[in-house]
Amino acid sequence: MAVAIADPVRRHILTMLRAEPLSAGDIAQRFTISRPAISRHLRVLRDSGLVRDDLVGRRRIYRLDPGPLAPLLDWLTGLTTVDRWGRHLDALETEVYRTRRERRSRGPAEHRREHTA
Amino acid sequence: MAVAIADPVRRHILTMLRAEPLSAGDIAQRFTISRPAISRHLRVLRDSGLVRDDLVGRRRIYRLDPGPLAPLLDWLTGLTTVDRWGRHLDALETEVYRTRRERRSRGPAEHRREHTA
DNA sequence: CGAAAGCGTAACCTATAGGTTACGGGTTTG
DNA sequence: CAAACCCGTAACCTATAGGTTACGCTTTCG
Repeated sequence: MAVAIADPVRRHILTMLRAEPLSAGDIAQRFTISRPAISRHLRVLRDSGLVRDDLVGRRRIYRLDPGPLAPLLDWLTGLTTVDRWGRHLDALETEVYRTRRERRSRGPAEHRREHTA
Repeated sequence: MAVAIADPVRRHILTMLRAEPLSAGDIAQRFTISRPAISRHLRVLRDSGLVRDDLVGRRRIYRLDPGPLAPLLDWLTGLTTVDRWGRHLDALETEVYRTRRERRSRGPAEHRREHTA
């Protein structure tokens, strides 16, 4: 998912589709890169579910589907949300002044959460 | 910016740093890939401004800085926001039934390259 | 019905992202 | 003060992302 957004061309396509549905050709016309390149960008967007397509005659109309963005958006807001209980500062001190031996004694771990005091 | 989030390892690092600041070594310990690999991921995060570092003795403590995420978050919410004026459906019809000649008469656009973020 | 439009796919090329090992420079420790 | 730590960087290798041209299929038009 996130990789689909990583490319500037794809981000631009999504922005365009937010305003109105567009055919593959219409989209390609607005870029300088070749049409097959756009076609493959559209495929990435299709595979990631960010875009749906309807075949109308010999044209293929693309429209935006922002649904799959929800998890990413949640994660981002989670990151942006400030931690109000001051765990950050406490953790900073413990982290800074902890010695190597102390750290080693706990061994490598998955997501350990013990600094929540 | 968006490219910094595209990698799962970096996303995981950011998630870890949301809970508490961590030294480079601590971070590396939680992954199976080599420490230099983590070091370069941290560099990408540093260069994108998502992470700040304080040198404490021979250790380098990393902490999260979600500030640079704001533009991306805005863009994403913009995409997710529903267009209430029904422009979508109207646009769909015009798009579907418009002929090639009509489209051509508008000429190619110079939209390109605004999302270089 | 043959020609042209619209669009996806295949084959190919190049840049780069991400991994590894080897190394060096500042800092702490015994 | 020498040895061990912590951590970044350099050099190198490989997979893949993203671009191009060539091609084929389906649909429309004269």
